[in-house]
Amino acid sequence: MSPRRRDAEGTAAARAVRRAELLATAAEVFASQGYAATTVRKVADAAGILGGSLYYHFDSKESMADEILSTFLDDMWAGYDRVLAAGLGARETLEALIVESFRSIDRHRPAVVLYQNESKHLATSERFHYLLDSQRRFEEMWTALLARGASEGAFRADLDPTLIYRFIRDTVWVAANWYQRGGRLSADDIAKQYLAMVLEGIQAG
Amino acid sequence: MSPRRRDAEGTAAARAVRRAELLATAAEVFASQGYAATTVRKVADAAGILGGSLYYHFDSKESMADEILSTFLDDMWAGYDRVLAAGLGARETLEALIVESFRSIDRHRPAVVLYQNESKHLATSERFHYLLDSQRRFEEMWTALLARGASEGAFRADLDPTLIYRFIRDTVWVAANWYQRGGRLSADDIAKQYLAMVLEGIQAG
Amino acid sequence: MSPRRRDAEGTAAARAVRRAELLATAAEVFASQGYAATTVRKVADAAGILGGSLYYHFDSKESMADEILSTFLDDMWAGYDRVLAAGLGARETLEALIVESFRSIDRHRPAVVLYQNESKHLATSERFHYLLDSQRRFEEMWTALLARGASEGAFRADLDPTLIYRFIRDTVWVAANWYQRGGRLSADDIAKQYLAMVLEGIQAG
Amino acid sequence: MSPRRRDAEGTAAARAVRRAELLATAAEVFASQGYAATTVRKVADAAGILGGSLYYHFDSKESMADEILSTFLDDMWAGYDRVLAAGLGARETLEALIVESFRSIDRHRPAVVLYQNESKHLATSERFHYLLDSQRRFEEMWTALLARGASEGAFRADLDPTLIYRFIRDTVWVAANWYQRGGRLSADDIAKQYLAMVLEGIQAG
DNA sequence: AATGAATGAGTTTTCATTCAT
DNA sequence: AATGAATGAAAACTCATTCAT
Repeated sequence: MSPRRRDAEGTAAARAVRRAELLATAAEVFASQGYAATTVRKVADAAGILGGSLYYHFDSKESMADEILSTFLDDMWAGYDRVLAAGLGARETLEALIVESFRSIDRHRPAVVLYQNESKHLATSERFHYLLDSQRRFEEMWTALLARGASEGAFRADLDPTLIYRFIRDTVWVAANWYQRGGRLSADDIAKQYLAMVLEGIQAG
Repeated sequence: MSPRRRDAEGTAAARAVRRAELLATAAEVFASQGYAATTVRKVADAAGILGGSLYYHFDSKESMADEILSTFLDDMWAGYDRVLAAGLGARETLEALIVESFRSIDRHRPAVVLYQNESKHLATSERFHYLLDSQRRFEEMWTALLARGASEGAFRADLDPTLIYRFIRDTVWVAANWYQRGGRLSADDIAKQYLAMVLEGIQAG
Repeated sequence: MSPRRRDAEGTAAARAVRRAELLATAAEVFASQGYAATTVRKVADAAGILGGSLYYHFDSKESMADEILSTFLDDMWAGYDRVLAAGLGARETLEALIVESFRSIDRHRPAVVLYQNESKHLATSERFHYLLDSQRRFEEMWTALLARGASEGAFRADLDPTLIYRFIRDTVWVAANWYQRGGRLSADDIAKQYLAMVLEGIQAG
Repeated sequence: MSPRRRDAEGTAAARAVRRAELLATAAEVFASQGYAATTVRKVADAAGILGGSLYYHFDSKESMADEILSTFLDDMWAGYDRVLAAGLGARETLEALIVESFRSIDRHRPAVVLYQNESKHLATSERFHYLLDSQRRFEEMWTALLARGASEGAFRADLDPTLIYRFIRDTVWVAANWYQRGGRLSADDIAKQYLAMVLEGIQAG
């Protein structure tokens, strides 16, 4: 590797690192205060720079949200796709998807909160249409899985499938609002208990 | 009753009716767009009047949110209090509370959404401290009930109680985001199915 | 006419009057300082209101320029079209067009200056494409007229037609930079002298 | 000459060359987009460097405009002064000045455009007062010449002298907006035709 | 009850300029 | 000579709120 090559990579990498830092800060602030209620100045304050300086790195407040959300979704779907490609049974797939979801929350907590709270609102703009696409694909994935599980006899067939879908979806993702990395329970611990509740219920056996 | 008296009551009543209408509109808009992202003008547009005209009825945007939320919470707690006063067993109480919750969603859907999405943010202001009080009381009510149910042998004891609490809380209230009055399933239908999932799980027996 | 009808017309008219006032002020400031160098605040100051208040009447600084320019162009073309419809000879048409042009300058001086100085720049945006259309039509009108005049023997044929076109065009419109309504010479006086220069030259006979 | 000396001269010369290159680029961009609407970044982009890098060569955006304009004016006046020193008759002087003007446009097209469009605005700052001085001297030169020509019987006496002055001034300089070096007509060709129009008019003899 | 014009504080964004490297 | 990250002041624009009518 020539020194010139190394330099170029060095600065490109440094820039990417800085962007990632700033996005992490922005995501944190967006998640805790709400996207609309967060001023660019608050993000900058949290990053220790001035408001205008953010515009050296990003085009707009919106483009920060965009990058935060698309990065999260790409990573989430990569995880889901690995699970789906494994060719497991319905119940094992469900378990793996839920574990994967909690791991996504672990890695992208503020982005998940942002997604939960703002995607309906953001998706009205053309730029964020991929949020709707993701939602649609998500619903298809789950309804197909639940239908397969019901027909295979893995899941109860006496419940409304749409209701089950929403139940699982909400249950999992809302957890991003209170999950804390490094807390008492790890993401995998929580996944395990959620699975127990969802599969077996809370009623004493 | 003198005509003068009747008139006064008539206008006072008419005023109250108009306020309620406007609050219902405002709640709808706040719920669908988010409180911070909703301008007073959007609310007024939805009500068919001009922005400034809302100030004849309300002091401020905040006071609209205040009235929407406190009305909802008062009504919700009235329902809960009736249940708690009935002296039922743990499991029956849980069932009644969940039914009651879905009925609250049925009556106050936009207010519930507003509460879900904005209470953390709003509660930073003195005026909305009652939101925190309500939350605290809510958590106490549920943890007490779950503890009682576990000790009575009604609920499983192998799960983390905090987790169960959050699971139920989130599961129920997030439904306000998709619930539609007059839809395929009534609030009581949904409550019944949610109870089945929460108590028995989705796994085939 | 019902009172209701009169009211509605009254307020709509009042609004139109106010808009026109503000646009006249804005045009004056844009013309004297340049569009890009003019801040919205300067326009507002000149109108005796605050910066933000302009946004009650107009969407943006750009939309003010838009309305100023399109109003001017519509009026200018109405005048030209009347001339063209009269079916005069080439020389009489030229005279009438030049008189009409100076009258346009008289009625819309700041708009003409704005057009002269900023249209090249503004026309890069989709919204101002009509400026290019107008320019194109203007050029076609003049080159057709000059060609007709040359073939009819009214105008010299030994000069480059494009050059003559530009000569006349620039000569006329640049006058907006120094013309003053109510000054020593009226618009028609200036037109007469310009015509003398353009047609006969400044050389002593 | 010592090598050290040669180096110093070499770098000084190289620096001057680079400055000239950058000024030419800046003038081009200022002319095409307008001074106020041109960001330093756009100039830098056009030069293939970053915005901040321009400040190694120039103090400020203003000082670029300053250098562009004063270089042009110095050169223009050197040409005019040569003509005036030649002691020609009024008509020959007019011809020579117009030829000289088109040669100035040929050599400094973007600077001329900048001068035309921005000098009124720039001249409000102390630093650019020389623009006003130049204008004043320009007007004096021309009005004196036109008066001399009228009294000598070279130019018509029935036209308003101020009007003639403005007519010639505008006519010539506005051509910088469309003139292209290396186009169909050379600067001298254009000068010749302009002279024909100005002196003899466009009317068929 | 509601209008319509305005206020004024605050928000997002822009941009000339600086400076350590 | 130039880069790249920042500054800081000012710009365009937004919006809750006021108030005379």
